[in-house]
Amino acid sequence: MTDIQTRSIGGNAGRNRSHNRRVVLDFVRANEPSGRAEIARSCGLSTQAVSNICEQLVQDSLLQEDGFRTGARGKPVMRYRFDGERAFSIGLELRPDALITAVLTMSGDRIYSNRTKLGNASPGFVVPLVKSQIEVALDAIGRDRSHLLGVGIVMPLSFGLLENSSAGQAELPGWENVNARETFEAALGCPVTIENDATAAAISERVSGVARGFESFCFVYFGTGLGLGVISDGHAQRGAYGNAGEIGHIITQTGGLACACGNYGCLEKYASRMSVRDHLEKSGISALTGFALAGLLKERNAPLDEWLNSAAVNLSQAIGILENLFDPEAVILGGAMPDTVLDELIDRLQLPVGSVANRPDRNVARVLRGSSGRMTAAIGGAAMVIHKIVTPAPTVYQ
Amino acid sequence: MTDIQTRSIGGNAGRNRSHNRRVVLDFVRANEPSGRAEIARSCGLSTQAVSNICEQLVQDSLLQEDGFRTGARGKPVMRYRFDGERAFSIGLELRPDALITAVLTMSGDRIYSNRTKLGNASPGFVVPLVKSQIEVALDAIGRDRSHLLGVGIVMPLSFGLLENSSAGQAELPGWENVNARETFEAALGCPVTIENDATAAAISERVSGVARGFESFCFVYFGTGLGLGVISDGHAQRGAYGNAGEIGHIITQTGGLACACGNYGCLEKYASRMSVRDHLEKSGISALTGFALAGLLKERNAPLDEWLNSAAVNLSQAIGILENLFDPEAVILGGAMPDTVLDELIDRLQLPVGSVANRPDRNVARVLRGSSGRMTAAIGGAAMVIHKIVTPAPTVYQ
DNA sequence: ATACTTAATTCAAGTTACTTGAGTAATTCG
DNA sequence: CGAATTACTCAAGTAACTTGAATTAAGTAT
Repeated sequence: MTDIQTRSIGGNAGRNRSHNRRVVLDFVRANEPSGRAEIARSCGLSTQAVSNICEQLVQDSLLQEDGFRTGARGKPVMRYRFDGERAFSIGLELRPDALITAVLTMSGDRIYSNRTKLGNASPGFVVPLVKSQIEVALDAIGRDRSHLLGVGIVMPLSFGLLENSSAGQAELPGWENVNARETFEAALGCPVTIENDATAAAISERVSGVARGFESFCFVYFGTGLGLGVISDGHAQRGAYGNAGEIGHIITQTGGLACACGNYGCLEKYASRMSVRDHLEKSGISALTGFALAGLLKERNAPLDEWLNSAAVNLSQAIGILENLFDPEAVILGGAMPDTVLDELIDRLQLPVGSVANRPDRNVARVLRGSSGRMTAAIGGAAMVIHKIVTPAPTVYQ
Repeated sequence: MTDIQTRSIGGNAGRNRSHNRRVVLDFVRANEPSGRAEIARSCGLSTQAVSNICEQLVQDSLLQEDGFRTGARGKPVMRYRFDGERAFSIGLELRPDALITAVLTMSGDRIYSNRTKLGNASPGFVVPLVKSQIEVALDAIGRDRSHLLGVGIVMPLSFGLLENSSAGQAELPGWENVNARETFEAALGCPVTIENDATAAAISERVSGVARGFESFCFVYFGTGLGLGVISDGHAQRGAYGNAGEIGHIITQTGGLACACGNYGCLEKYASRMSVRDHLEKSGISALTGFALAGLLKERNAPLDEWLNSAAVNLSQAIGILENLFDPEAVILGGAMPDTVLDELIDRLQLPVGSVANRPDRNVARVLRGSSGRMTAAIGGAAMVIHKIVTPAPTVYQ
């Protein structure tokens, strides 16, 4: 269940102001430190308007002054930085077997994290647990609760799909007909944002990772399967029914390995945690943890090497598809896979030459490594809250 | 060169006004007839603001009064309707060999079209020709010029790509370093919108075709190659550099036919005007026109039948990818291919079962046929103008 | 019929937040 | 050192919205 899309509403001076605050915040966050004149030029506002907005944002401790910059001609620029130290947000990842909690300051620094095993992921059990975990986190960080900006919850979601469809398997039992946002908001008494892991990770990357300053990019998320988060003009793409980004089941090998979804040659059969586990098990190796995988990579394990090659071939193809369809600033790889493995994968990619991403004027690599590890999704949950506060609506030109 | 949107800009009274006009128009179009008080409640504006906006919209002949409604208590409601008959827009498609002109009323009815052969597509030659073709069209329809809402121009575009990249080939000579919008706006003295054929066709479908009422869908456009237009939450997706939608070069046959882009098995080698032409030529058949193709289909031509089967296989796979990545309300096939051929193609598709589009609650087919024919792109150009006037930016809630 | 209730609309004033243009300040460049 | 350059501020001006009272035209109850 999702929240049905609402139609756009009209603007007035007040709504305009809050839009402009977001525009300015978003710009400063991506381009800090920056001066008012520069902000004004970039945001299409007068310097006077920006001056007023900045003054207010400083008062609200969302921006801070960062001293004068000299060296260029003209009057020295008073530069502003995003002030991310006082306010904070809480992110939780809900998996069938675990609940992970993370707290992030507005600037994206993790100041708390925790992992709790879960025997039961049903709403009746999880909702009170989330509530108590938030209390535990608040106690642990010892911060004023009034500075909590909101809660972001990451959980496997799929909306209205058939039993045997590609995405349906990971769904949490008991949540099929529950509006998760409303349920959590009622229980927690503060704004809640719900998202899937890949989108949350993508947002996290834009809030405080390698995608800072990007407006359009793709994030390929290694979870149990393989997910895709797409940010376009600063906003997450969810599709008509909320199921966008099902990259694991695009076919990269015509007539390849049989997949549970009914097709052959799905990307997920070649590039995912499941696939590396399956491949290693054929050689009698059981590597369930990221730590174990990183170890195997270090000792140049042959089966892992085979997997890496095949994963790289298939990922290259999928990345080519993403580049051609979305024309992103970059494709980011991250999630539940060790950094070293991701780096090795990226190293082995053979990206198509004939892609719209193969531009002569690139200034970032076509593929970047994002943040990874067990906490990625929970951190993403907290990042979603920040994103929501900072990111303005896309502009429609007259 | 186009204007690629990088980030949202701030609002002011004027920008706010034009947003509100769009919000009101969009609402009335979807809920006509409706009164000002109702509009105000739905759009989150005061009745006074709505009154002023409506007055202006009537003046601009975008709304019309539709008499009073009585029967309920209180003062009778003056109801408004969308006025689709008086205002109009002009669309042009610029190809290397032809310039096509079409005029659409706001309600999407074509009231004029024309095709002129082109020996020279350079700016110096084309810009004055466009200007004069518009004059010819205005004379032909005999309408008040003040009701011309804008001009939409469809032309092959690719931004900042390498020579050998997949999309670069179709580019018009002489336009590489020209800002087409600015050039045309300066010459024509009215707002100009520039877009590629696939996106224009997609927008056209939403304004007055099978995608009316859709917020998110994909349009696969048969042009010389194969293009993709993506509408997401009502807005066209263009990617970070404006090159999104390069669907012709996604690989649907691992190790398949060699493509000019350097890869093997690109979709365009199996499903495009080029590919059907190449395939038929192998059997000594030359079918350059849509009419000829439709004829071959009617007489159950064997080589065409072969092509249809192979095109359907590869398109099915590509559509599966679109569904999984974008989760659209539907995928639409259209463009320079006869309706009968498109219908036959759709008939032969074998869509993946394991796709997020395979929902039990679907109320439209997964694949629809859009408008097709020579005029499709020019009509799309005119539709872009309408779309721009009517569709507001999505609202970001606080 | 008459008075009351309801709801849409308008009028006029008030408010917000932006823009504009003149003026000031601080620095580099020649 | 003066000229040029750039950032910023002040004060006035403006567009477009909101507010609250007044007006209008029904329907409804007496």
